[in-house]
Amino acid sequence: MTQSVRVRFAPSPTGFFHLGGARTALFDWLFARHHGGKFILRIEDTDRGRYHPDALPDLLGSLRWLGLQWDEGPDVGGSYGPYFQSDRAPLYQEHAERLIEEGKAYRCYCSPERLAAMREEQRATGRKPGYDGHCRELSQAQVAEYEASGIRPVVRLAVPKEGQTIFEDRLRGRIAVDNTELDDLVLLKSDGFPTYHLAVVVDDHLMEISHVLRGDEWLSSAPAHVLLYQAFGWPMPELVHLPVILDPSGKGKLSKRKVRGPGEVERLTFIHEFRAAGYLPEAMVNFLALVGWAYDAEREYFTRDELVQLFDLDRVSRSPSAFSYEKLDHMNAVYIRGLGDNDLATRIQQVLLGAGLDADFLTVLQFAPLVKERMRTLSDCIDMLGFAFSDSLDYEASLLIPKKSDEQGALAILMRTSEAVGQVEPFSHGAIEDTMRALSDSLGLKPRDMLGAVRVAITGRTVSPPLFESMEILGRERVQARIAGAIERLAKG
RNA sequence: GCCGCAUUCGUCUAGUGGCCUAGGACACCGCCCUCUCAAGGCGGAGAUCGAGGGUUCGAAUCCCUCAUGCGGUACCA
Repeated sequence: MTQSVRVRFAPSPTGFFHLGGARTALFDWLFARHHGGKFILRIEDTDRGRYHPDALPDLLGSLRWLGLQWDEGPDVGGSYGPYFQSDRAPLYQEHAERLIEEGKAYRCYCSPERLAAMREEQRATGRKPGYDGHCRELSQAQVAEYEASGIRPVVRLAVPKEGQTIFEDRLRGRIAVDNTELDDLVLLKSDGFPTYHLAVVVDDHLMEISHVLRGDEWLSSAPAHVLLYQAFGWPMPELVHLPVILDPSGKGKLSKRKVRGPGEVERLTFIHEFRAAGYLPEAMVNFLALVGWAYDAEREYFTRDELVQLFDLDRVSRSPSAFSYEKLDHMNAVYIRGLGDNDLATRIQQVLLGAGLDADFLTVLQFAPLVKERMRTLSDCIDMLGFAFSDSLDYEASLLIPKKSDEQGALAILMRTSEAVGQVEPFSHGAIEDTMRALSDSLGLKPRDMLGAVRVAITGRTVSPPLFESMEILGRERVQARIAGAIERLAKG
């Protein structure tokens, strides 16, 4: 029988969608697309305590932004629904009930307090912590007594006390764990909701999931899941535990939000933050694909289609990898440089407008090629082009004075520039450049020294897009006005 | 503590017994180009392949031990 590939991404809506989730979702998506299978989105909202109302919209928006469209799940439906676990509660209860009837699970009436005390004692006496089986073999009378007292029980899996649980991980090979290391884990909580373990197994089976790709942090609980599959008599999906993403230092897991000491930069971790910071989704996808996967020794730039075509579990790494923000920045810059002027201008205009700048498309389009190779993220354009959309520049008068010169020198430069600007014909960057160079010559200055002053006068900054082109785009009048403003500032200053 | 997983330049990685005196990329340094900043070009530094034992004519690649890191050890996912 040819089994079709069905993979699912199953986040829980407890917080914003972050890097780790995005990488897992991307691998799920790539794997599904590569094999012509289905990519399913399932929401694991069984923890009512940690539920976060903003999480779902954030997740869906981020997935769409990255271009990871799901074939089944929220908004799109599908024939294996519902896709929210909270809507599937009866299913889990039925299945738990079935295991109880078959003697493979049992009700447990222990209070959280008793369990905590038990664990504390086990730790204190150096034994391994785990449920002691107190309720595993209760008599009829004891059960009746507990039931009468109104305690709402949980359901636990009766883990075999002997033997080993053996399974195969696609990346790590055969893994064997002694059953004595496994706990009688809770399947159904006292509120009637399933734990992750029950829900994931029931749903993956019912949804006919063929491959389970998930973070390495789940590897430890995989044996328990295997036991559950065995208890139900179901075939195992293929298990693939992906390496975790580490902090850039290479030490420690990349936390969703790490509070750092003074002087240390707080890192972006949520996908919506990357979006807001001006990263291109295509760059994010390319970069994320490389976190835990590599094609060969040389190549690291891939289009989405190439990724789909080339992605292969055999080339997924087993060891955790640090997330390099510097390399992401570099890749993002490369992607920006690869954008057409029109495309770039469209994206930049949105950023500029979002920053409250009155940016018209035509001007933005003219500036696009000038800033293209200077930007690392789209939001860099706010700093770079702010001067073009506001006539009130803010800078220190002292910046107008070239090194090895003085106020008089600066004044001379500005006056002569003003004259020259008034006469250049046409007002094009080529002509402007010619006259400005001639001017620096006649002033006995090096172009770099003189142009520094003019740059500040025109842009309010010591660093800017190419000067002559910028002047051309601004136009003669605005340039004149700015030079006049600079002269005035110098006189006051 | 116990269990599991991992371990190649600072970082991401290539490498599956000889092609490796270990290749590429980011970051870093120098030079060139240059109106600033970038981009680009050229060059450089940077890894005794975690350590120690084996196996083999030959090991980053296979085996064992140790160390370190990470993960798990919840009525969280």
